[in-house]
Amino acid sequence: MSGIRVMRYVLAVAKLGHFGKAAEECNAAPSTLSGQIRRLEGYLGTPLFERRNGDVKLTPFGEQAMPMVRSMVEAADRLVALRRGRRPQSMAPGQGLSEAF
Amino acid sequence: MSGIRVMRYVLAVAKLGHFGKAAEECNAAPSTLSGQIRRLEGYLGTPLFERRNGDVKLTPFGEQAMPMVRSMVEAADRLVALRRGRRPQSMAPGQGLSEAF
DNA sequence: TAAAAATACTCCATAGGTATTTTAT
DNA sequence: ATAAAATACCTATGGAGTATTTTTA
Repeated sequence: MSGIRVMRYVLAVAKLGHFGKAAEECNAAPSTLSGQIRRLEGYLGTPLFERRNGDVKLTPFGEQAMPMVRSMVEAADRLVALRRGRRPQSMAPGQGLSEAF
Repeated sequence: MSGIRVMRYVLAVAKLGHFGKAAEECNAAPSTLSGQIRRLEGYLGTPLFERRNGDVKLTPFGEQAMPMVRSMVEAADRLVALRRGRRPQSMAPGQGLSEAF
């Protein structure tokens, strides 16, 4: 169900405290982050963020979850770093090496 | 794009050396594992497994990838372990706690 | 030839986008 | 009133299944 990409969204929102700015950093629409993170929160049964219109911060539960979120993203990045046979110039701008995740 | 579930498929195939048995352990069809793992190998640009009809084993590249695959699955499991407000009896049999991943 | 994996085809769920509404400052 | 997030709605892609074909021991 849940992919790695939503974990990147969570990291970005936690870092920037703002869905719009996080969406920009992730090259996605704010509604995408909103929807995906809400879905994840649904799976987890508890919100990761407190939303106070322009002041978004992690809940205590969100703080608890962050180490795992980071681990997943870091492991995915390390896996992507192993890739072969991909020419960098064939990638879409801003996509880096992570289109698979 | 790529979810965590395919990482579980990779672990199962690596452990059991057999797509059919791995599929059984994952409660999925062999064709699902075959398709998903092939897609992942496509992303990575290199095969993870040598298929020799009933003797499936990791390639050297697959061996390299395994630590990351394990990290992702373990981190996902730790995240799932934080979940609240889910009644165990509402889960499908054999699904454990991981229907989100 | 027989077991196993790959492929073809299909269906449905989910990721993602645009436009709109709601909320809180 | 305004900026931000949530929601509604739609489309496209990917995950998963059944049935079939290919492969190889």
